[in-house]
Amino acid sequence: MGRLQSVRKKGSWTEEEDLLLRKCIDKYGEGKWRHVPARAGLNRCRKSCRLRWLNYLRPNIKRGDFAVDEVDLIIRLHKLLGNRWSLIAGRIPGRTANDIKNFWNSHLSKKLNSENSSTIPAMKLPNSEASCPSPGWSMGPATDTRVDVTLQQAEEALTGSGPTEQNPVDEEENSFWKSLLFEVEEEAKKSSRDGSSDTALGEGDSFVDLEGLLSDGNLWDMMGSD
DNA sequence: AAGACGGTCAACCGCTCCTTC
DNA sequence: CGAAGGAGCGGTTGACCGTCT
Repeated sequence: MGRLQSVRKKGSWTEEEDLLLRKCIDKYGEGKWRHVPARAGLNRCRKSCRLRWLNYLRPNIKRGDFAVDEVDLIIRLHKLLGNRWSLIAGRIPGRTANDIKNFWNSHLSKKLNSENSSTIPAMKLPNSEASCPSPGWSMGPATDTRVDVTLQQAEEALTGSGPTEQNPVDEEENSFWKSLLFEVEEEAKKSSRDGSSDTALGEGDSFVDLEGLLSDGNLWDMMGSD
């Protein structure tokens, strides 16, 4: 049914295609991905164009190895957010969700998995399905790091009322986590207002041991790094 | 030297969420 | 308010490359 005409190119991008896409974005700006293939003169689907731009062509993309502090951040953020790569990427300048996901899958998940069983205490799962109402969270792996800490409790931990003296967190880092928590909480509030959402972290939802996260100085021990 | 194997990474696919009408 | 279309996300796949046997 005229299928041949609409067949889209797949596979690796050529330099020429990159150039066309870049020119198009320069001219029309990001967004409206539906129009991008036609505007750029590319025989690619909008998803492919978007992905290529976001992951490789966008300015300020960092390539190459992850720095020590980036890895540290990724581990902590993953502990906090789970597999929400786009949120994690949003906190790490120059890195894309795809990059981080790949890095996690190929480097960190294995290391952490092998170390977790011996060094990380078993995480406490919510008491019932009711305390974890959103399928979005159940999407996470069986090793999901959710525990019984509410957002409010998490905030207490962040504001210093929690027992974090074991490994105090400095001001700068603290404010980083605060702002992150704020974003997550805003999202949760918005979702709970709507009544239901896959990714809702409703009040009372339990998902992460923030105290542990903040005081976790053993990440690199865990990683077995040197 | 060559084949097997494992790791990495770019890209695709399918699903869900969001926005518009 | 519901339906349809668009946009974004995470999981998965497959090709490529380096290392091992």
